[in-house]
Amino acid sequence: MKFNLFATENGTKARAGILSTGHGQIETPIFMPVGTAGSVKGIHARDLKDDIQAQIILGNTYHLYLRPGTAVIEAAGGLHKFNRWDGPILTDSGGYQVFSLGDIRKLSEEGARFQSHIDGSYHLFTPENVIDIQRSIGADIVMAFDECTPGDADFDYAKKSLELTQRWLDRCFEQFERTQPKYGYPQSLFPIVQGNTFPALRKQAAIHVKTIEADGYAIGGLSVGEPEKVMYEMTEVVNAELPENKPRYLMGVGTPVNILESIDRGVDMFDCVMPTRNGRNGMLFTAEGIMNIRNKKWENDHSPIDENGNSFVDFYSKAYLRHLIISNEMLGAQIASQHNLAFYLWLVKTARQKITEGNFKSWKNDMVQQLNTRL
RNA sequence: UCCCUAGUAGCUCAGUUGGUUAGAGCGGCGGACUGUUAAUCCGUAGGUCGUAGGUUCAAGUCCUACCUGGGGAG
Repeated sequence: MKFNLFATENGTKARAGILSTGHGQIETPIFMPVGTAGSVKGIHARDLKDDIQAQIILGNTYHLYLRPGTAVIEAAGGLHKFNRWDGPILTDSGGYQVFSLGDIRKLSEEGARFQSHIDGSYHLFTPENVIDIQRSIGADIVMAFDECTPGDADFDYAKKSLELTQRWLDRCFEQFERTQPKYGYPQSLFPIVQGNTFPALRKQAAIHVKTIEADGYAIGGLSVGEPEKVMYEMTEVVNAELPENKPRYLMGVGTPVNILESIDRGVDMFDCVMPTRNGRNGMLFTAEGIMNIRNKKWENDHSPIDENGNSFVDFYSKAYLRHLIISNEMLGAQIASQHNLAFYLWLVKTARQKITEGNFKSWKNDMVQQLNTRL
């Protein structure tokens, strides 16, 4: 996997580049729509590509392993064949699920024992079998198995957890080296930097992941309850250590403002459920600000959802979308998700342009003001 | 005309042998959501308990009359 940086800008760490995968190129900075169970909820692959202009989407090891299971995905010929998305795919390892499953999992040196949220059955994830599962799913980028600690963890816990994540990373990489891709195109393994909210741990973690020659590096364990300011600080600490010539992926982030601020700090890749989940729940992101389409003020507003939007769904009216969302019509969730994703992709596309032109910083400062507006 | 039955929040209904400031679901209004256990979750505003009397320390609850809906008899 090749990563070519072609633009940086003075006064900011923002950079623009191109990442090449077995399923095509990805322009960075990029936002990656989340498709947990193999689908970006409510969105056709065709619309992802042609309308939203997504360049890479996510899948999830935990969810796909539980259902439909690796046997089905292998029989399909991998996830790309299964869900008919022929662009790049990244799979998360399930570390975050083990974290969010809370009381139905138990960690040990070996791995994470957990109960399925679907049927309560018991399973064990180890660094080794998580790599194996991701070989079967066939994502272009696969993630290391880590422990994601809560935002309020204390130093001792964060340190012990980080050390476990580091040992797991080494095991992931060994397993990755021992095995081969199954579908004729290469896969890349991204390590994940943990260390919670402690700069010393973050720095040490970043130095540790560099011992592994990877095609990209991820920052995990952020946007899990800590203040945004802390998230930015941790990003700065980690990016100061990570190699310049490899893509950096800030996992799970975030709001449009979070993304711009993190691009400013040298992050290249993002993913977040926010555009889809919040969209289903009636929140729309636009360049003019945030809108809760359920609010009564939109009841009789028959103007387009977003005058400047670039998805075909933006021609539907606010009043109609409000009606659909309030009526729990599935089309409402689809329109809101599609609008939000198109907006997120527009946002990072414009960021790339601005970086290339050398005026990202001033554009970002203006945008951040606008994006925080409640419409 | 008589008998039975029901009337409690915008809607559909709970409400114990009478016992604190009458509740729920849905709907309304508002909020949350960050590597998806989420078409989810949280908050909030709405009621002279059909009307008028009576019994009682105390009535949505018991008694009487009337009003309205439903059913039955003639």
